[in-house]
Amino acid sequence: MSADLHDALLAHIQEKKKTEKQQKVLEAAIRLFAEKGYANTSTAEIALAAGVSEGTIFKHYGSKDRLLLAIILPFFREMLSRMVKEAVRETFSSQTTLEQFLRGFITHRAQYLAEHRDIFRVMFKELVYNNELRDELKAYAAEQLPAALTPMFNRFRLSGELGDLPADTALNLTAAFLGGFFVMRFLFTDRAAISEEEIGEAVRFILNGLRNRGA
Amino acid sequence: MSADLHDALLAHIQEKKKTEKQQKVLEAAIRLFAEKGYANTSTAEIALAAGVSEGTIFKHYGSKDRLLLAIILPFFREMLSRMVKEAVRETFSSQTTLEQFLRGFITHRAQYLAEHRDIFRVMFKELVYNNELRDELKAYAAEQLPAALTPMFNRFRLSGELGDLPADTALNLTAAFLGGFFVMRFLFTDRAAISEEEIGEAVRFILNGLRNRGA
Amino acid sequence: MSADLHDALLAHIQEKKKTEKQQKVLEAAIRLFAEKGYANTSTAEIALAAGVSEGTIFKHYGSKDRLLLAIILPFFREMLSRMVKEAVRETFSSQTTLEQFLRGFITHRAQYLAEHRDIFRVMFKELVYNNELRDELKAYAAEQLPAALTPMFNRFRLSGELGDLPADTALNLTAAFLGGFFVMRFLFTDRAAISEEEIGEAVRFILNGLRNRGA
Amino acid sequence: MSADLHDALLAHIQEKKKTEKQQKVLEAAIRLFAEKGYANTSTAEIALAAGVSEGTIFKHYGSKDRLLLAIILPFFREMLSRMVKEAVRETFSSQTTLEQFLRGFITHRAQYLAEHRDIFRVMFKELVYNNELRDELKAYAAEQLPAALTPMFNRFRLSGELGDLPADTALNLTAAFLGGFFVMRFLFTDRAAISEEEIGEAVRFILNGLRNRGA
DNA sequence: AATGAATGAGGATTCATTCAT
DNA sequence: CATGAATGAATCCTCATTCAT
Repeated sequence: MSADLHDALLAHIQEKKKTEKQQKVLEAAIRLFAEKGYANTSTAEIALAAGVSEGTIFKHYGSKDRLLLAIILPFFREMLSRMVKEAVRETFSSQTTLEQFLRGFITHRAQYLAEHRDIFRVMFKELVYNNELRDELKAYAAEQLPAALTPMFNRFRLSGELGDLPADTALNLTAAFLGGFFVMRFLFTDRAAISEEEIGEAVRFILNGLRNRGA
Repeated sequence: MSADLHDALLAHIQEKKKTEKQQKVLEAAIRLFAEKGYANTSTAEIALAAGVSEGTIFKHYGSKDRLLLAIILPFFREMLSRMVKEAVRETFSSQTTLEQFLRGFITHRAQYLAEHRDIFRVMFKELVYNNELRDELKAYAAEQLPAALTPMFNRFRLSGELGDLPADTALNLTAAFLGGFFVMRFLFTDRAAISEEEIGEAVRFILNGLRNRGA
Repeated sequence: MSADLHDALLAHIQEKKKTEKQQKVLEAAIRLFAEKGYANTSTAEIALAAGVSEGTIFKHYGSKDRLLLAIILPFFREMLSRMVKEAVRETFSSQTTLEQFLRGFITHRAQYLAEHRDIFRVMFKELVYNNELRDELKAYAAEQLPAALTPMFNRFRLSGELGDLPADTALNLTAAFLGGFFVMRFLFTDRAAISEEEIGEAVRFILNGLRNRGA
Repeated sequence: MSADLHDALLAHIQEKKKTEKQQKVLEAAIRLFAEKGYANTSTAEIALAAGVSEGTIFKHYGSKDRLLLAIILPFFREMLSRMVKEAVRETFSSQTTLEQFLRGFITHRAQYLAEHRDIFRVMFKELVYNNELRDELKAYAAEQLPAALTPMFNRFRLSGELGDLPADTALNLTAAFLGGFFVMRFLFTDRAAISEEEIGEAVRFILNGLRNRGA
């Protein structure tokens, strides 16, 4: 899983049109990996579930490993890309409050994860299981996010909405909470969606948590 | 993994004195499972790392499965048991504030997890990967915790420290945060311990998050 | 060996065209099982003798168990089917005497068993060793045979050739003798065929044994 | 199983007083071997069933193989020895008819086998499964029996009770029938005993079968 | 592009046997 | 005598991968 991974991550690539069979393979793999995990799913099972011969899988994806990456990477890149775009937009639109931003941010994440619940499961399971994948994705995120998040945080700091917390402490606390929040809902339980009310609770929890320091 | 698991959970057992080799097996398995995950660790590797023949593993633990349970279950039971005891003590000691309780609670968890970081990793990885184990442990927790937590929450509600949040909403928010907090530190990064300062931040984040509703 | 077995017996099946390698596997397994018994033959040995990888065996037969059944069941079904056909034909062809029938019956069995001596050995060895297989095959035989044998016996009874013995006593005595006769020749010794003279002796032994009761 | 066997057979031996534990081992092994066969029974199972440690089995019997022989050989020798004695007695007591001898012979065999049904099963199963054991026991029998049987058969030939059959043909036919008869009853079905009536049927079947040749 | 037969390395597990206590 | 922990070779089986068709 190693040389591949780094190259594949950087190759903001191809998306060459998939044949119908390739698509079936992808869907079957996502479903099975989500349910039982990568290590407990055999390529034979995937082929069967996809209605395809085992050879076909390897013809298109080369190895089981690269099939996993073909599932996770586009999803991960897309997710990060959207977050970056939102942060950048936020940085330059001075009308919105932190609360509005947070509500939008969580709502969009919730929608995206709800739509791709199985891929999220696959990704998280492997993030937990596979150190190499984790490090690689962490590095990729560390490369993409700060440039977008720092200016945004600065804006909120200046507007006084962040209290006196250092930006990375605030980020860590928020990330810890949101990570737990989404994993609890989409992985440990089987939620189809997250209600506005729940999102409201989460937003208030974070806002209050970050504010009023020392009080 | 199924019939075993339920029985094993309920059998608050034996801890029959282990031989030295058994102990070595356990240690090696914990280390390897923590690093590479249960599914990616072969019994041959464990035997090699433990300086033991493969047969010895099966002589004592019967199967790879039961070896995993022998690692996870005592840890999980002990963790829950300590939490229950703390909650019960808290319920009846009316001097402590919610803040004091939280600080104590997080500190103790942090210590316990730091001491058993590898077992925690093994457990969390398998909790994420193995649906059956997850359901079984969830059920066990659902059976042990509420009786201890509800009275404690009621006390804090009465003392006004909880704000107007329903108890289970408060619990969910706190659990989501603390889950993310500990996983981030002990699984996704390799922290030896958590500083008092960090704990202070976490406590304030939770307290403020739960309080000041609607404000 | 259990759920399989029942289903497999009833499935008067497929005989999907075997590849050459599958056929080799079957032949090697028959030879080795016949010689050393199922339990004393490893799949590695079979693979070696068949000039095939071990994986191939499992690809096609799923388990060592099912390989055994793939050998025994078609043979057993065919044997029974032929016996039933002979008995039915006999019932409606009123020209033949019991002696003629017996001579034909024994001759045909002898030919069939001589042609498939090794499979017969495999089957008998496992019939003796494996209680479950024995019971299943006994039940299958008990289901197939009586409908064909009873009318035939009635015809011989009416023609006075059976003496005054109850049909099932006659059947048991004959079966005990023929069982011993064939096992002695094809299993305990290594006969290539049974001569007409021997068959003549056997026929006379049975006929006289059944007749002249009380005399 | 090879060098052992021949020596052990000839060593009409020891019968050194068994300790209680040895006896337990023997009983457990007989029961388990009879039920599941030698190859499918582990020494661990035997030890468990006998309430003995695995080491004890090997202390006394040296190997699993020799434990099997310790079960089969005394039984086989005793069985043969009794048959020889009966034949010798018969040869010199001129009052008895062939019918009386046969009835006595079958009755005594039936009693002995009924008393030691499990050992008979063990022996027959292994006789069928294990070529080496079979050959060795066949050779032993071929060495013991003829000297006793031939004179007896001569007596019956002279008294005209055997018809005109050659002695070994008569012996083969009788042996085939009796083998089938006992195996059917004590191995393929689970008879506790054989009734006098059944024995009567068998005796008549054999007598008539052997007599009236050419009729 | 697709198939599926074939592979062989590796995996969990079993088991007869040994030996220190 | 008896124990039972320990062994390691052997066993059945799985699986990602290859390749001829």
